[in-house]
Amino acid sequence: MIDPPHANAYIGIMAAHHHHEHAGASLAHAAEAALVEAGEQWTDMRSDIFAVLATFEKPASAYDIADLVSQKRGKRVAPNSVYRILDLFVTTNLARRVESANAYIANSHPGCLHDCIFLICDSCGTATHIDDDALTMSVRAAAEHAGFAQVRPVIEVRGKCADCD
Amino acid sequence: MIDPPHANAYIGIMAAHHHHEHAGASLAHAAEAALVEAGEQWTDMRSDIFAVLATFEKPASAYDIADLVSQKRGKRVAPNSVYRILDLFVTTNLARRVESANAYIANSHPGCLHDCIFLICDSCGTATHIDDDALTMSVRAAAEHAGFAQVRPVIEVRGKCADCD
DNA sequence: TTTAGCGATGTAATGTTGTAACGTGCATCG
DNA sequence: CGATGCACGTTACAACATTACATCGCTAAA
Repeated sequence: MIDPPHANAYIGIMAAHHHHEHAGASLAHAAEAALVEAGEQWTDMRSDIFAVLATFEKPASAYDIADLVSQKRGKRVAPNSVYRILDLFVTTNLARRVESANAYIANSHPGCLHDCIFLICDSCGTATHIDDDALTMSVRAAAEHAGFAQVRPVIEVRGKCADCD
Repeated sequence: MIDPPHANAYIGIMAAHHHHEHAGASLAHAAEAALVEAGEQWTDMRSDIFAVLATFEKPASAYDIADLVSQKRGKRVAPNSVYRILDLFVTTNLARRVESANAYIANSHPGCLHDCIFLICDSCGTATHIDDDALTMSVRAAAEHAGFAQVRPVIEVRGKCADCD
């Protein structure tokens, strides 16, 4: 669900938006539900890939995932297959691609659609995300004002996290 | 010109801010000035690479540039060398990296330092940029509020441009 | 029951992007 | 002169991503 656009810039409030930040089995279950809801199948392969992806707290590359899933299954899983499924996850909002890291991260609240803002630490690589609909809507608005349509914002911030600072 | 490091966070005085949107020879000249100002040399290689980069209106990959510069010089220039110089350009603000395209684009007003917002058309690949300091400052503020330091925002918007829409 | 279709996955090859390690030439400066 | 520093060359390789085609299993129509 997307909140209506706000008139202008940052007001740093998360509106009246209630997230269940899933984790572990709960997250996997939510992911399954979201995928089925989207008319797609929740297969063993998809389940394994999602499970592996969800264990990472840093954005994971397709190759990282391929390696771990290969271990888990005792059989080589090619990056190719992983990419296919990651693409599916991204389009169904189960995962996000972190452009500045060429990597992916599980969406901790699948089924709930926003633009989100990633903070990626250049030292430790961990990524956190913030949801600030006022801000992302402003970015959308700016792009649309410039004549863009079917807008997909990519908002990431590189820096040093509080722990590494 | 690169501002001296400030003691603390970003103080975005962009306010009454006047851009010369350079192009062609004027842009090359401005780039040279900016690089020299930064204490770096403006060599033939750097000049050629900047010139090639500036002819693109779409973000150019290091390999694209390597090919064209190789032609121009009648001698193979390895991608490696191009990367080195592109990195220099990025750190001195003569060029920007477009993360979502793994490519680079010349800064049309070198010497003038902001965070900028790129709009990249998924159809034709052209990139435009907008400067909206209120917005970028808000993103910075949000990241800093989350405990991040030495913040470098990456704000890009994928979509369909007015021509392709 | 066969078989045609389709979606998911496997396999192999290849293309693209990025980095590491080390060498060479050249200018400056003691 | 020799030492230092910088720009650039060369090679190799690592990391990321896509393409084309094969196979498997399921289901629906003949």
